[in-house]
Amino acid sequence: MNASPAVAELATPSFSPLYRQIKGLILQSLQAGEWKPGEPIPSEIELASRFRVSQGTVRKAIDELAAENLVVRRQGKGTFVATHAEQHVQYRFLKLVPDDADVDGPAERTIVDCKRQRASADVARALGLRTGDGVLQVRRVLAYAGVPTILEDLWLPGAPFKGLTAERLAQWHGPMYALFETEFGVRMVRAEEKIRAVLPDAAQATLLDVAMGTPLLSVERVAHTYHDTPMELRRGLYRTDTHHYRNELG
Amino acid sequence: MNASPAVAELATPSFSPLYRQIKGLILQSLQAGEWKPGEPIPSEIELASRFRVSQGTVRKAIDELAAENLVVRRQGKGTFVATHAEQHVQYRFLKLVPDDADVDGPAERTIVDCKRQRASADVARALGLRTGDGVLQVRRVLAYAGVPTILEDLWLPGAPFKGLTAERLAQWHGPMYALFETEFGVRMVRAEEKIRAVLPDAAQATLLDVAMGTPLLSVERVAHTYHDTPMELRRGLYRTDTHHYRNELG
DNA sequence: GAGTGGTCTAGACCACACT
DNA sequence: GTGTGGTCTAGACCACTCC
Repeated sequence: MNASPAVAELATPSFSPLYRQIKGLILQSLQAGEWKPGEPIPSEIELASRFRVSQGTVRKAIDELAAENLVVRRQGKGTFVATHAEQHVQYRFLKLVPDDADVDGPAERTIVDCKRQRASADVARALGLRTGDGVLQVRRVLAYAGVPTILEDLWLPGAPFKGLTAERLAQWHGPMYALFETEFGVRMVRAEEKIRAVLPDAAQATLLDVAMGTPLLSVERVAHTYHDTPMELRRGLYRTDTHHYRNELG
Repeated sequence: MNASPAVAELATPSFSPLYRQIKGLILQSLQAGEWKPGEPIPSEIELASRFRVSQGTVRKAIDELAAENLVVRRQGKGTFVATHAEQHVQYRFLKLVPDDADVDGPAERTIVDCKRQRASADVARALGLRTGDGVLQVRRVLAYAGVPTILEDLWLPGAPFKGLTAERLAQWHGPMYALFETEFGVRMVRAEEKIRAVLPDAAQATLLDVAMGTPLLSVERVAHTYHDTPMELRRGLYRTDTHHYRNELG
């Protein structure tokens, strides 16, 4: 070895290997927006010299970031900040797929409601806020081939999404998470869902154009940005007569 | 380099890196049962000398196998063949969890039915068999704290599971997939599920002790052994009044 | 050709578990 | 202490992309 690493051993409390500390530093830059979604991050060689470690150590750090879908490698071109936009998989977090593999085309979206209000206890808890804090609530319907299939209610913390309106949502074409990235600098990175079978109430049945006794999938999702910070609560009702929720178990 | 690798370049049709070929060889040994579930595989150094490659190349091969849960690393001890038994997570493929985090204890299992019959068209297609081939069908109920919560119908190809009887199932304590491993040498490695919301028929409602109009989760699972060979079709009905299906999205 | 990520090697050393 | 997996390095070369 010739030079001492620029990274202090105390960068993380208990012991963690060097490549994890490097990963943490890269993560900080991602979170700080040093490189925007879709843009390339510096090459491995450049990062190695910046952090005074070997290329192999940087590689291992980026390996983990790539495994977590925070970054995308492209041989011969570089490593890019992952994005919900221009990602050949539209709707990265939506696991509802049509029963028949034929092309279903893009969803037709309708904003039913969009208003600012105070967080109820359960919404506040899910978002890490206090009851009564300002939140933005949106209700929308997604239809495929003219058939309303998904009814979603979603809650966003008011502060980070200041300025988001029904008009802005209606104008936007593309995944909602892509709008959040480009307009508000909020990148959804991870989510967890709780799934149940339920019956709709009258309003829900009307919006989805089904009879009251029709069983529906209830999908409650909490989406997180960097550092596991919850940034969205979404309660979806899915019709499963023409679609199904697809999951892979490793 | 001093010696030419023992692995032929033509081991796989198109190009694939050396570590992938090594991975394939280790996979073959796993499939052939050269090392049993729960047992250690040879050390990285030993595998490296066996295959005439560097330890780093073996490491990368094992890295991928570990990422796919085919193998488990334990520092200082060795690398072990993954198993559904004695795995602190009982029921690795079951994603239904109680709403309250309190201990729910082990499930009480009841075999309702177990018979050999001929595969229907859809069962045959899911298992890669021909319609009319012999299959084993099992129906069972899982109850938690006395509440019947899961009703499962499962179909197994007749040939690999020759000798499996209702008595054998009833005697067995532990995950069903652990029984398949130890008694029939069939390791379930991967699975995919299609989830819907449905209403039960009369028989199903009775077995789950719910009213006819109660919405239930329908979970259709196809479980695969090595090389993506389907070995089980399982249709589950889950009550979601006290439990929910939990999923993580990366 | 130049630059990027991807592979492979060889060697040194660390962290952990058993004996 | 010995053996295991885990980390880190340095250098060589390959595969891919763009100019």
